Amino acid sequence: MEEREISKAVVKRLPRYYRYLGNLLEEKVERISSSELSRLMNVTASQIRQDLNNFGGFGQQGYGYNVKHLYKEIGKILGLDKTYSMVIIGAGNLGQALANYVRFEKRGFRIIGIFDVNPRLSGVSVRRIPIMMIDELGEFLGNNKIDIAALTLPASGAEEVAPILTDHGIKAIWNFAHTDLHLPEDIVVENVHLSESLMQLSYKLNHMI
Amino acid sequence: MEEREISKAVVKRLPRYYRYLGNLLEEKVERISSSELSRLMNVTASQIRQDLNNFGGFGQQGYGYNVKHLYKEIGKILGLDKTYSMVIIGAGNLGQALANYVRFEKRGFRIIGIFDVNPRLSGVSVRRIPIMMIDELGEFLGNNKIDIAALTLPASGAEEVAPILTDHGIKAIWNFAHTDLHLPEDIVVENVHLSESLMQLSYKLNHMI
DNA sequence: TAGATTGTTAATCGATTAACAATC
DNA sequence: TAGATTGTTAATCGATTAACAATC
Repeated sequence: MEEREISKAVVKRLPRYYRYLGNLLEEKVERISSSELSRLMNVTASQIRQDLNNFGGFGQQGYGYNVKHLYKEIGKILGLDKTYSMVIIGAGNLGQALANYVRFEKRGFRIIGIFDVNPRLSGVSVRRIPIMMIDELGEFLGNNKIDIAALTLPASGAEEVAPILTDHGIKAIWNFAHTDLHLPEDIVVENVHLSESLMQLSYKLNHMI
Repeated sequence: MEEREISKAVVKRLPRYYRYLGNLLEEKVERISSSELSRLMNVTASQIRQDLNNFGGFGQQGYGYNVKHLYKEIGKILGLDKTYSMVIIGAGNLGQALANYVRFEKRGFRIIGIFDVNPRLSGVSVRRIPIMMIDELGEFLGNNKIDIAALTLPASGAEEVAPILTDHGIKAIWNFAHTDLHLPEDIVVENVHLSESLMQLSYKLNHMI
């Protein structure tokens, strides 16, 4: 899809640009130069220009960048112009927190099912999204085209459920389980390891980075 | 505390080493070489040795690394040999999910208070941890030595509460709010931006990294 | 001792920053 | 046009990998 390979570091920065541009847009700022944005975001102007130029020339010499246009373009690059259907596997606190998070919905990530092993949750729903049992997952995925699965269950469960997901055409996994899933080449994963994040904070606290 | 400055990239990898070593320990593995570990973790053996040597020689030529010893040492480096007291600001789904997450407790992160603005939550408690009102926060922090605050509330609230926290001696902030907090130099922050994480996944899905 | 594997230096690779010509 | 600011090339910096002598 892309010509050259974009580095991971750049991709990681894109959502942050997107957030700042969204804020500027709300403040009705029309144009911004790389150096203004660099002061705002605490990065170098050079980096901003380099990053953006990976995707083509969004700016204009002598003028800078049009905020609205750049916001939209980065949105497109991130795939936020599309909608995705999503399931959450694991209806614990974290799974329910994600299900309740309306902002995702607004960005086009539609949660259409939650799954758990706990029979007491069967039939319960969160924001009208039904909680189903994991043994119904295969059938559900057969009947509904799902793009993304969020895994908010213990590591062992995540390992078990992963092949079911990939066998039924899921292409992206948002993994909150404390494990590195072993998946086919063509499946993309984004890990969110909260305990590892907390350990990094603890490290910083002790070493005062 | 440390002699040389450890790079961010290294610190980010430490918790992952810690996790793998913990797993090996459970499997009663006694020793491991950098090359075995490298195969397991999908990194180079060279990187493992380089990373560990930032903190001193934990291995032994011809033998490798003692799993238990290395696990403990990395734990110490991460500051997991200490205990921390923690408050959660924002008793929404995410805040409650963190409060309910017992594993943090086991690692020495003791949650002793949750705060919210919603008066209906006043007096309620989560796992015996009381939910208090944000206007009681200053007083509470005066009476209790708190090390870490987790911010699980909207961006605007996070910006407002940050100075209260830092004025009362909090040194570390685990920030889930969608904003880059502006904090004094000596305060450490670890950001968890879930929506940015989801956007990265969306990028990958569209560009098939 | 011989074999294995670390600790560490040197080489390579990639990412960030600086500089400036192109151009709006 | 003159001034501002991009797009892009070159220079620098940092992180990863390779190699190997030290040593258990």
